[in-house]
Amino acid sequence: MNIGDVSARCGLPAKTIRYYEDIGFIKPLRDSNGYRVFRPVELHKLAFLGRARALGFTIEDCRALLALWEDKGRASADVKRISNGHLAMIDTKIADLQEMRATLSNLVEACAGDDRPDCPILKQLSSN
Amino acid sequence: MNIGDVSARCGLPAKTIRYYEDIGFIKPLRDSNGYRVFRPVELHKLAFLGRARALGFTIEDCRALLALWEDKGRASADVKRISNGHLAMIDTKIADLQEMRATLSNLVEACAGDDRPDCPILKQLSSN
DNA sequence: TATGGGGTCTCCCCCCACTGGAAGGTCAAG
DNA sequence: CTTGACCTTCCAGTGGGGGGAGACCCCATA
Repeated sequence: MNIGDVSARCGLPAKTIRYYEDIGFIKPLRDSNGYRVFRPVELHKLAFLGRARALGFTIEDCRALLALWEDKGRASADVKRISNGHLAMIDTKIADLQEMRATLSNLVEACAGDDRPDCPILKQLSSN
Repeated sequence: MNIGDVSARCGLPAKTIRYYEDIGFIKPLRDSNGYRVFRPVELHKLAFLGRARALGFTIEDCRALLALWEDKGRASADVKRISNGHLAMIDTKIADLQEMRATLSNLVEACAGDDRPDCPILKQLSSN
């Protein structure tokens, strides 16, 4: 299978697939013309990576998850630990965004949004 | 005022202040020794930028907000439009993160997290 | 006067996770 | 034989700075 087929099947851009090879996630064979040749194992790994990335796992998390996935004697505790760590990161980000949202939302509601220059948003941003 | 004093007062690292000069947010004077000399106007701008960045506005949003802040004849509608746009971005990000969180949370709860290799998280990530 | 410590300068590379584009080789259809 | 789609490598850029090198500069103390 060539990179275009793999891209269509796993939903990752060809650029990303080449990048994943660069950083050691996959090691596709090469045809005599230099083209990458993907076997089912690479396709599965790429699909795995696509799903893990869609859940927001970092590349380094993905590296660890991929290693656990390939290790048939893994402990599920290790997977759960990584996932809980990521869940905590997500919660932190959500909390930060919600705080921003609350502040900004109040300011927006207080702003007339008309032709006049008076603006509580700018006033708050320039408050000493 | 030197960059260290400004940094302490507005809470931005010196590196960030130099970067903000680079991208044209401020134009501090220079002393005969080459040191940047900050006047109150630059201090105010930097504080403004610090607060806007803390609310998650992008650098380009900040550029527009700063221009409106300096324009005494601005319409508050312009400020509100930018802020509403940013609010929409925040809402999108929150929604994305909450969706990730929901999926991942379900998986984590289903995972025993013990010594055994069986793991619903990996199973889901490798599902066809 | 020497010296030591801290502040500041510019410059360049690094981070994450790709993405875009240039320049060129390859393959299959018409 | 040509055309166009596909593939290759390599270089540069994104956003928003951070780290650190090497060189000045300023002030206080001995």
